Amino acid sequence: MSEKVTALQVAQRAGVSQSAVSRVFTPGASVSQKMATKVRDAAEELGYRPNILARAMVSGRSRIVGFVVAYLDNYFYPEAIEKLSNAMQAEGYHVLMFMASQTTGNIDDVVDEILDYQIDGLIFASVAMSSTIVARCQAAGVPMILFNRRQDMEGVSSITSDNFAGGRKVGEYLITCGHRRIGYIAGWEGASTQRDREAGLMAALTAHDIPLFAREVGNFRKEGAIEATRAMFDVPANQRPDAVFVANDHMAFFVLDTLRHELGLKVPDDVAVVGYDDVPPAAWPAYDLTTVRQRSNTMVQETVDTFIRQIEEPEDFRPRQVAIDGPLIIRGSSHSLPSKGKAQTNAGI
Amino acid sequence: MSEKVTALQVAQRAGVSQSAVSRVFTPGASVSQKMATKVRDAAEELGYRPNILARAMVSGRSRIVGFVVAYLDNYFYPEAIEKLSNAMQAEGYHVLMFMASQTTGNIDDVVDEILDYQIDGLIFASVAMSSTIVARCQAAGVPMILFNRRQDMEGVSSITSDNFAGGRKVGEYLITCGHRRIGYIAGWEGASTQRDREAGLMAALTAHDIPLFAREVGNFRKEGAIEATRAMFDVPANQRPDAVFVANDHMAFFVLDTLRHELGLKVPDDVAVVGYDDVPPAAWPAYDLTTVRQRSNTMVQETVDTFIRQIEEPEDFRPRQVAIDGPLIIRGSSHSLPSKGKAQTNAGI
DNA sequence: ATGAAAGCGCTAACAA
DNA sequence: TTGTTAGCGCTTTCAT
Repeated sequence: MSEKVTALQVAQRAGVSQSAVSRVFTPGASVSQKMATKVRDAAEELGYRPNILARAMVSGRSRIVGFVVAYLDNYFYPEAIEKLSNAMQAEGYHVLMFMASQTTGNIDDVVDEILDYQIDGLIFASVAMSSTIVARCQAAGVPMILFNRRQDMEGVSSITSDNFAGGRKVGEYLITCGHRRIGYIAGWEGASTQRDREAGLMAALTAHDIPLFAREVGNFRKEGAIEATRAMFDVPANQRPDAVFVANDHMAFFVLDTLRHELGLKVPDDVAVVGYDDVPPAAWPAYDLTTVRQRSNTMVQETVDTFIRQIEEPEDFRPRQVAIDGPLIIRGSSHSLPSKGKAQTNAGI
Repeated sequence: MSEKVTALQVAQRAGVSQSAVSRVFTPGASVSQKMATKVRDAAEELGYRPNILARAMVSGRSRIVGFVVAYLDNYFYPEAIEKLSNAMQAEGYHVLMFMASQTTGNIDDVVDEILDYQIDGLIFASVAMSSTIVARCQAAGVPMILFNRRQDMEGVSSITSDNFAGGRKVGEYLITCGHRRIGYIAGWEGASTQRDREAGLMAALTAHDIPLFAREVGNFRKEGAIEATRAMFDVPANQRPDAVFVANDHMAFFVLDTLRHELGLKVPDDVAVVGYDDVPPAAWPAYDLTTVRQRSNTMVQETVDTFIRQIEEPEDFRPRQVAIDGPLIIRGSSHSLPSKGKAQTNAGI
């Protein structure tokens, strides 16, 4: 009933000192069994719970981690947030969310706001870092982790899928299927995911002496994807790619829709489509999209591990760059392997 | 560079008292122009920013609001979270996220954890409240708001779309289109959204003396939706509904996929499908789903308003039950109005 | 308008 | 093992 129950009140009721109460609620402190029960009983009766903020002030650890995220319309992130939040909760931390979306002007300002909360760590999901941010966080002694982005900066860890390997897998696969006119629809070129995926694709093509047949930029956005598709496919049939790798699933859905419903092309017979991420709708029958899976469970686990390690042993911690391999999931938007007699429609270079 | 810059250090550098620094950073405090610039300069040079946690301790306001959410696989929520987070940031608050998903056992425990952070308010998105929770929050003096759920409980505000009106609109619309064999696939029956939408549909049917032709429960889940669809449509053609209202879009996508790809039915010619929410994929050509729009912008704005009002004037605040009207968005999964010559395929009761 | 002093609820030495 | 004593960084009377 009372507005706020303090440790002092519990102490008085139990007839002990306030520090005794503190110790009982501090895992691994030295308290006798008797003391523990006495205090816990009193706490129970009063409905006492420790004030995390007060604890944070004196201990220097708030058990809050900041999470900065930009594109919630890419359905990879809701899933990631959910898993990350759960994993953090399991470790006794909680996630303070910060949107760095279009409306919010400057990310640097957002970071300043976050740091005001004395957070224990900061996770950036698909957000570009500036050296200002890094400097600020380092000055504040706050560990930084890039989630689903890689950036070569001093002292910053990053967790991604192995985008280069993934891109190469797609390239090898399309080539094995018999495709020789392969197009690529790029994401935002400032993103490492985009660059690495494209580099992987190019590595595969180069290894087989096949040139990239067409390229457009979709910037990871709906409108960008639609326009890129028109630019690439609204041309005479003999100038069209027979396969297209789209830098992520979110764009690939709009590519598929535009190909089928606007341009009247058949997938995969006229053109095979491959995405990247394996977000849930990729498995929905309406899309049935071949794609490279990002293992979000593993990525989240590595993120949490990295964070915890850095918190527990700040001294001998070295920033890590983790790239997690993910499988190619072959579905109906492309031909199945082995590729005997596939992709003839537009084949024959 | 220094680990932590305090108000005291700024005060010393500016040659003023610590309280002066505090006042300069407190909007609406009385400080001379001269003092303000002097302090701000010193703060700037030192890179000082007020510690929100310390402020929270003494002021009793943390400027953190808790957000408890369960189903992130329903794409209504990512959007809502993004907007809510942005709106709260604009008001100087930040969102501490708590997943109450399958893995997390008890919601009551989650709420206890949240309260430990001395949050200023608690928003529940599609989470069932218990009287225990309400009691705890009230004891702690924490305002509660139900987002997208309605529940008759003392002292709890709720913000929803007008689900009853929405359900009725769907009913009226389907009847006007000429449908007389209308089925309903229900969500989780513990949810007010489910109950209200169904009640609205029934009100429309009853007004026209049309019985509900079929009913299954999908529990707002993928598997539930698929099984409900089979149960309702994997029967002789003359026992099939000619239209089905699905309690939300998330399920409707699986209903559509199952109808088309598994059962080989044509939408809307064999059966019209209507959903609820108007999440982004509903507008994607592959689904093109007729649905009732939930105005998430308005819902978020009402949520923030309600929260702010209760914070600022706790005395004369009365919990509000807000239901926001949303339009029926007619797309290709159903027939367009006026209904001349539509729905003949299975029509004629 | 400004400064001094008290204290928010807790943890962390230090004694006992 | 337990109690005593200082603060953590800030806001807030109360004087001036």
